[in-house]
Amino acid sequence: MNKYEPRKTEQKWQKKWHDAGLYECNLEDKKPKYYNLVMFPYPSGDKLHIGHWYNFAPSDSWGRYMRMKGYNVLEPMGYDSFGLPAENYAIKKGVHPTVSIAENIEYMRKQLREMGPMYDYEKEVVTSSPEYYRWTQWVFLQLYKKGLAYRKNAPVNWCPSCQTVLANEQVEDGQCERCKHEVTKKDLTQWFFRIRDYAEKLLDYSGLDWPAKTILMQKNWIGRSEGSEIVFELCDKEGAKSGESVAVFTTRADTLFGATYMVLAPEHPLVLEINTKDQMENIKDYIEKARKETDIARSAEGREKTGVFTGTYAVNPVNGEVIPVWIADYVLMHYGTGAVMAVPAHDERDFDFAKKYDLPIREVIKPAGKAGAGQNKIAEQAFTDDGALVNSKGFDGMDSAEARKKITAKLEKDKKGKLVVNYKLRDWLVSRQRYWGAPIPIVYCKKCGEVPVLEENLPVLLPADVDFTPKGDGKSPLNTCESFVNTDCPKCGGKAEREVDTMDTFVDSSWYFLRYPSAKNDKEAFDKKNTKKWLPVDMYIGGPEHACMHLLYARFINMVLNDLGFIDFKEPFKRLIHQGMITKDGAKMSKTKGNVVSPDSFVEKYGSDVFRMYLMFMGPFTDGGDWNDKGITGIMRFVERFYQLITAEAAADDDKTYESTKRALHKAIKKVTGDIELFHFNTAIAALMEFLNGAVKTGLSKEDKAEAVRLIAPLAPHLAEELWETIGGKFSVFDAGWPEFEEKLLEEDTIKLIIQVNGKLRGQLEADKSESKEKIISSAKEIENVKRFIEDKELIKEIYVPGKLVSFVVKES
RNA sequence: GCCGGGGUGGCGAAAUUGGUAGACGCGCGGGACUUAAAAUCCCGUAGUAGCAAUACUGUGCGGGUUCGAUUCCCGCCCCCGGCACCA
Repeated sequence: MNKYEPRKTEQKWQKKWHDAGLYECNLEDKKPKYYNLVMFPYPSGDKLHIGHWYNFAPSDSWGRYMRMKGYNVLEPMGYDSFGLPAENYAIKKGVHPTVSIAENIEYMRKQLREMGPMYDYEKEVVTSSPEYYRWTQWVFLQLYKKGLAYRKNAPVNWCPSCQTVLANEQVEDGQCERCKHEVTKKDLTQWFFRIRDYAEKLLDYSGLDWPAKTILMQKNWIGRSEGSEIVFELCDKEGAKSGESVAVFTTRADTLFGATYMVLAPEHPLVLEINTKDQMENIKDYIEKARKETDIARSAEGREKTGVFTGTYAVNPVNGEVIPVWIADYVLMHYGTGAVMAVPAHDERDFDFAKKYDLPIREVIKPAGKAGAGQNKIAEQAFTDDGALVNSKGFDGMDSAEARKKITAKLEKDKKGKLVVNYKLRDWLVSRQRYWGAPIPIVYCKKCGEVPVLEENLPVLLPADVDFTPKGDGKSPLNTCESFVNTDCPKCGGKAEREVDTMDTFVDSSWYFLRYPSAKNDKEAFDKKNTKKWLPVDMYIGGPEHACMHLLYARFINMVLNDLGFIDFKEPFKRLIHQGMITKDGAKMSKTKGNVVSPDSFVEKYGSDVFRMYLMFMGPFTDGGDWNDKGITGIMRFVERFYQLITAEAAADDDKTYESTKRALHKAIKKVTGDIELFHFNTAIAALMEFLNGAVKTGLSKEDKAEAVRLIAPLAPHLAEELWETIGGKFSVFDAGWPEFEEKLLEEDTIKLIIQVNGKLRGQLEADKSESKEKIISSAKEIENVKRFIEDKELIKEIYVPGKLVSFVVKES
């Protein structure tokens, strides 16, 4: 009896697979295509942790299953290698990102090889390589040409002490993570993509097999709301108009008569122009304070409202009433118009504010159907539901929904209002004042202004010899590299300077799935033929944390490229599945917490198959769970026992005692197939264990061994390949097809029924399949234990569910 | 606060449309093999009572619908994830 040697066997097959090029996908193959994709990793110093394996292994099992089902499977892998951690590592340790990233990728490739996935390494992409980011820059230019990339001022997190721009994740509780100095904001001119223009299109999810949860999260993120834009003219206390006006956005035009003041965001462009002299100092102070506040602090829950009066007033367009104009930071510049009409009686935030600054509260909506109710409560609490209008001349008694339309229609006649659709979604800020990213392919010419780099001159190479330590002026480190900055204008040939910001890494990852089938093509970003055949992605697997950012950006870029005619499909990912998160002692694994668990030692000890299967056996793929290695022994035993079963002498399958084993095998084929289809790998493995427990008693026939080996192949690829060879199969088991079950073998002659009395289990009955209802009921009554509970009692009802149960209902005496 | 997902043995978990709760695995207890241990194999394993047959209790808590509820409905508690002053 030979013992299974996982390490040796796995290395043997990894080499054979590689030497034979087994997993190199021939894109031209006639078989139906299947594009199986998993979100690519970031090659940071953490290497691959068990979270990656938890994600990658089932994805690979799925790809292997589809291959065995007869598909030509493309299963590529790549590295999302631009980004902040590599740059920070460089600043700290003095190792150039090019070097550290190359080392990390090399190490991760080794880890991946040991996992034994069927990745096609020939089609790898590395986003920080010029061969890749050349096309990222090309994508930028396509958006630019279409008017979908533009520049505007936007604040960045700014540490006045380090004199540097900070990413959100470098800000902790409003402080710089490095020096703990208070973080403020600084306005910089930055590049944006007009994702808002696609808000409506992005809300269409038809034809997508995505988790409902993800769609819901994206919808909430896009945040479509229908409302009205209403114009208020500004004036002084007596109502004399200044000629200026402010538009507000509201979803509650029905409450317009209840507007008792108006509020502007501190960043509103009119703020410094409209205030009266006596208020100037107060206002400047307040704006200064608001600028220092981070978004996080400004939006903290339960925060006391603050604000200042501008000294200016506005005219309510519906009734001519003169109301004061305030400034407060609870109004956000980037939502709506950056100004609101305040209706304290019917909005909680306005209510809190009005209470604090003693502003009038006027009720204009009453709960429908209860005239007068809530009259005296409005001083205590805002009523925010829809209802019937009061104190609204000309609209009294109307319900809220109708009033919103009628009031807006009236305003529209006077050109003081209109119906608008508003979105929470903001345009995508793609500028980063960082070194380690793809340079934005734009130059600035004194004569011609902003000029895009010519496509034939791509890539704009990221210079290697740059001092990327923080400089102090808030500009990208590239600004210090003269040979990079100084260039010629593509239009007039005169002197020009390059854009020194680099692109957000989400741009890199927003189109990488398009690149894999064309990875070898250096003439086009994605060639027509391969793209037409291989995209969209059939299955995309990755973490739910990407629901609102990466997945939305990828859909947006895909739609833009579709509109531009480069690709002929709207949606990039047909089917999407999220894996659950693996925690350690309940906490998210992270390098800073020091609780990252490496897969390497487990692979060394138990082998990849065991480790992979253990991760899959832990629980449902979409659930994740807390990591512990307690149960891994069980999988190790299972693998060994499975090996022994197949390598043992074959059983004679005409033997009568073998019948139940054959039946169990086909039951297992059915169950495993169904479970894999649903990504229920845990129960698929359980079904295999159950089958094994029975099969060891009789052994397996020669032909059934082949079935069993193929059945386990997607879950334990090395083991299966080894056993396939042992039993004389032709290389490779992954080209041997997927086993099919015979329905006939699963049919049973007898049925097992349970017998209940008043819903409680009292007995069991085995009957012939063709037995009549009457016969079954009468024999059920004869069961001793059933008799005990129905004897001498009034039988009210007999329930018979064919093939399942007999239930007697008796009256308790 | 809002949105989403959960709460089942000592542990990870399982349970088509309401129909034997706890499959499978870990751990634990007992036994076999062994000079011994490891490994392996066999038996047992929700709780309570009982030699047993069996009975009662049991899927976060309290109600309801039903012959029958882990599953459906109402109210509550707790945990996890996402978003958060969105006008």
